Amino acid sequence: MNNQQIAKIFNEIADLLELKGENMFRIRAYRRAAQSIDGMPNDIATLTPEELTALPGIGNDLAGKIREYLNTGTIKKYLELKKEVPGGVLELLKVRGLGPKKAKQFYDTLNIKNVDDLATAVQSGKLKGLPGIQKKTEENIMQSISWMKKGAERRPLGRLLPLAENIILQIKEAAPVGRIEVAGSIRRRKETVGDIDILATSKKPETVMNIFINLPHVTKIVNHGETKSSVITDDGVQVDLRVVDENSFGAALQYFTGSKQHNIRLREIAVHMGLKLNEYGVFQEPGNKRTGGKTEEGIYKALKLPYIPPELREDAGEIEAARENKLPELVTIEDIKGDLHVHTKWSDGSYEIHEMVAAARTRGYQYVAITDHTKGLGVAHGLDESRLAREIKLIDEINKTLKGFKILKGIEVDIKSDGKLDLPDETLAELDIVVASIHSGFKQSREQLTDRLLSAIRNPLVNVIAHPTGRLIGERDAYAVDMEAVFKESAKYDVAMEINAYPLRLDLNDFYIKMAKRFGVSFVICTDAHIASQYDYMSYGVAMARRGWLEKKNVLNTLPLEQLIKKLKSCRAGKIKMKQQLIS
DNA sequence: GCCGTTTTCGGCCCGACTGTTTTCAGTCG
Repeated sequence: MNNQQIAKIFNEIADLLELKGENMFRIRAYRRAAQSIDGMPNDIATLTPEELTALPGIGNDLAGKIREYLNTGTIKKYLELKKEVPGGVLELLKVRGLGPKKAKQFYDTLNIKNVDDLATAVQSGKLKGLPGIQKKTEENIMQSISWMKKGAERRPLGRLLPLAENIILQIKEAAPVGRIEVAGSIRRRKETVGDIDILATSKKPETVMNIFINLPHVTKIVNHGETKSSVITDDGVQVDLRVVDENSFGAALQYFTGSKQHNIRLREIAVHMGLKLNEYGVFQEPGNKRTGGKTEEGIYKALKLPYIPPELREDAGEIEAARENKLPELVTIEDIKGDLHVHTKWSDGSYEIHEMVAAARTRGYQYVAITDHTKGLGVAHGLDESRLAREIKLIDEINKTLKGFKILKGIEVDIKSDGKLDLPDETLAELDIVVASIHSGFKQSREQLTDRLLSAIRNPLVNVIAHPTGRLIGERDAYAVDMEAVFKESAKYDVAMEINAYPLRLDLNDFYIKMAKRFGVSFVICTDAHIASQYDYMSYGVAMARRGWLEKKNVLNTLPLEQLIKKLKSCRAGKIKMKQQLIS
């Protein structure tokens, strides 16, 4: 898709313009356009010229540059800028504490072209004597370079959310705080997180700050002010704590949750209404009379907007939707009636069926689908026809003993490298639900991988495609697949796409969820649990669904048992009918 | 470079903290 490439170029143009010291509003225009394009669920190449300039932040000039890219594969202005500034200089902007002004200064006066040059320059004392540079700045630069080399990359939400909750607990126990909550991208439930933002109320902010910077596991204090401090933990995660007055908590939570772009839009709206919005509240100009700030809802109300849930706050159309009262009613964890992708000891899970069932019942579920692997996955001790028959028999027996709960007989059938399924249709027909997925041949061509998924989707017995893109956050990229083709076919054949809630997968992610939703695809949210406690990953899957603007009606496992079974059956019947029509 | 229920020109979000400065620029979120 072209969107990401164009967004990347626009962001780089913005960086280059910053280094040149150009007008900051022009720079912001490029960044805003980049974000607008990056968040779009459909290919920008499909838009008409009118639709293009209707996008927020895209005017005639940038629309022209987009068309130029689509026609020629590049943008002349971008190439010219790149000629003026060596590539490594952009890298300097990634050093924390180093912005465009200093980077430009170093390049202009010392010909520093990359991070290695910079380190050498500091070590050989070349920075001394430059205006505004003293010992402390040199130390900070060296420190930042070493953090950078260690790789302070974004980490999975599933790692940092528990860490954030733990830190909050520690602060609560030791410091005089009232309310305390996680904010930032964790509260927006982004799939990866850069740092941890925490907001608290207190009458003694200095005391709270002192306790915070002295918590165990703090290895470096980045900032230490009266109401705001930042530290780095021993595993390299930055944690920011901000303390505000009780009356400003809502405004501060809104501000601190972001996204930055969402907040900028809100402040623009405020300005147009003759108001001022900051982290302390909404103020009426002139006179600076406070008209809100205690609650987040109050902030949005003051701007004449309905409350916008944190997961939507990306300036990706939510503000426009809010103004037209068209915000989706997002699916919640309480809507989930069961898990449809669960493993047991019969393949690579660690628990017996009855144990997984008991754990599902404590979560208030009405059903769970046992979906062990098939024989193709030798490492997972996958099931062949005879072992599957025995598992089915056992499930039937257990089901007879259950009241108000049902185990669905399922399978996670392997889509083999030639696109065939790992078990014959007559075996799959014995099951209530068939989940199909790819576990091998990731390096095949885009055409081959796409064809494999398409042929699985067309199989009359397949209900769900699990972890459709195969990505593992920080470990493995999504495999090369034409996802548009996959979604179109899924919508046509009524096959659900899984939102796999396993923290390293979160696959589909929010971007693909929005795209699939546009094609009319239905979804299931499943944990892929291999042990009972992993049922709790469901909240991450629901978070992705919410970020993808999904409502209850888009998600099949929000249906009560009877309706779900009916739906699974009608999906198969529909496909069989389609196949017969094709033959005749 | 974008944009308009004040505007087709003249605006464009707001504040904390740091390091260098005697009052502020740079950076960050």
